[in-house]
Amino acid sequence: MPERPGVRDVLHQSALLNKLEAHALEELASACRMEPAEKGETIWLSGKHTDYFGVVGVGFVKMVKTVETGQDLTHEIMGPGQVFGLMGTVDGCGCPLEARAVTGTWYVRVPKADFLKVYGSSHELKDVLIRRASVRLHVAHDMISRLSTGSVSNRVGAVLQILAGDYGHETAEGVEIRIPLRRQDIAELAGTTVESTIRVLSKWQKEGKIRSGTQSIVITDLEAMARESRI
Amino acid sequence: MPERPGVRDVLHQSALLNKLEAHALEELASACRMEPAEKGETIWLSGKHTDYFGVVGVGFVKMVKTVETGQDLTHEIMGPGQVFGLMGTVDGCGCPLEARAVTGTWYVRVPKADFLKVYGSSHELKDVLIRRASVRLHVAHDMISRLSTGSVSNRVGAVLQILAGDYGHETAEGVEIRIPLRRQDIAELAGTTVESTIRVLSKWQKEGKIRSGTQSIVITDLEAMARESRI
DNA sequence: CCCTGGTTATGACGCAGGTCATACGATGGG
DNA sequence: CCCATCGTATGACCTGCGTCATAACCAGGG
Repeated sequence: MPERPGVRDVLHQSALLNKLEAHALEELASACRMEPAEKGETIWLSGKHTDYFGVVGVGFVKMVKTVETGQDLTHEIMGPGQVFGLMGTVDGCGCPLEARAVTGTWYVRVPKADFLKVYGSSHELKDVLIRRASVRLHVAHDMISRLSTGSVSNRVGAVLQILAGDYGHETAEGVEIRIPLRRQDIAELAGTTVESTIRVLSKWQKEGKIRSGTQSIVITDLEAMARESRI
Repeated sequence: MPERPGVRDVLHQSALLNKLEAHALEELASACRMEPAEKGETIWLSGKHTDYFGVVGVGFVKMVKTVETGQDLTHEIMGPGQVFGLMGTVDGCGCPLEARAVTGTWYVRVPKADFLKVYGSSHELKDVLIRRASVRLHVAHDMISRLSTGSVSNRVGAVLQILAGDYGHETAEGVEIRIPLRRQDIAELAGTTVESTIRVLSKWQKEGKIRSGTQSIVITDLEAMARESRI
C-alpha cells in the first residue's frame, strides 16, 4: 500500500477543483476524507447512490460496467488528480459505472452536497466540466468506431495510445505506461478477451514495438503504434 | 420537400433554447437563418469549422463519422427541435462529426457568436448542456458495451428501442418510428452491415415482432424488443 | 522448500457475421 | 410505359476472434 497523501495536496492536483478560490477549496477540503482501497476493491457499485464523489490521490481506479453475461468492461482508468463519479453528482442520477481500484489506492471522498454549493454558481467549473464531457464523448465515439469497423489489434493499440497520452512517461526507450495492468485489464478496456489481447501484445513484443514488464508497458515504436491504432 | 417552417417556431421547440428569456430568444432568432437540405445532402463536413450550429426544423439529420475504409457510422439521429453541433460550439473545437440530412430537411443556422453571448452567463443553459452530455455519454457507453459483448441483433434491437423512445408514436399496433430510414441507415447506427441488418429485421418481421414499411417501422412486440436489446 | 492461486502463453476448434454475388421489387424520370 | 436506379432480400463462402484446454511461469504463504 502506498503512503497516505494529504487531502489538500490531492485536491490541488485536480485540474478541475483547483479552479476554486483558495478559501472555497479550503472549506471543501475540510469536509473531505482520505480513504484507502486495496487492489481490486470496489469503491462503489454501479448505479449506487453515494453522497460523495472521488478524487484519486495515489494509485489507479477503473470505471467498470458489468454486463449480463458477467463480462466486465472498463470505460476509463483514473489516475492521480483525476475526479471520478462527478458526472453522476451534477446530473442527479447516480454514477452508472462501478469504481474499482486497480492498484493499492488512496482517494479523497468529496461530499456531493458541499461541492454542489460552490458548483452551482461557478461558471468556470461548469465550463471545465462541459469540456471534459465533450472530450470523453469524443473518445467514446472513437471507440465505437473502432469496435464497429476495426480489429482487435486496432483497439488494443488505441488503448495503449490513450494510456500513454494520459499517463505516459518519456524515457530513452520510448513512452512508458507505469500502471500495473494485467492483460485482463487491457482486454476490458479494448472490449475483447484476455487471449486475444495476449496474442496481440506478444506479437508486438516480438516485433519490438513494445516491451512489457509486470509493472509497466513501454511503447518503443511510437510510429508503429500510431499506425496500429488509426481509425 | 416539406414546407418551410418559421425560425421562431423552431427555436421554441428546442428544449434547450426555450430556456432563454423571451427577449434574448428574439434577439438570437433575428440573427438566424432558415436553411433547406435535400435528402442525403451534407450540411457540414466532419471537423470543419463553421460559424454556426443547427436546430432541426422539419426532417431528420444524422451525425456521421466516416472511417478510413470508407464505411460510415452514425452516432445520432437528430429530429425536429433538436440542436446539433452545439458541443463543438461551446468547447471551441469544431464538431468532429459530419451532419447529413436523412430526409428533406429545414434547419435553422444559429450563429455561434450570437449564441455564445447569451450562453456565457447562463447557468441554466450550461446545466441543460451538461445533462445532455451526460445522457449522450451514457448512451455511448451502452453502445460500447453492446459492441463488445453483444450480437448484431442485440444492437439493431437497441437502435430501434432508442429511436422509438426518442421519436416513437404510440399506435394501436405498437410504437411507430416515423423516420424514412433505409436498412443502410440502421446498419450505420448499429455498427454493422446492411446484409446483417436485413437478416435480423426480416427475421423479426416473420416472427411478428416488427412491421416495416418504406416510411416507418412499427415495433409490434415491445416486450420482445426489450428482451432483444438488453445489455 | 513445496504448494497454491494468479497471470501469461499457445494451440485447436467452431461460429457469428463480414464479404461477394445475384435477383427481385419498388420508385421516379424521360 | 419502359428503363435506370436504388433498396431489399437471400444464398454461399471465408475469416477473425471468441471459447476451451493445457502448460509454463512467478509470487507469496506456510
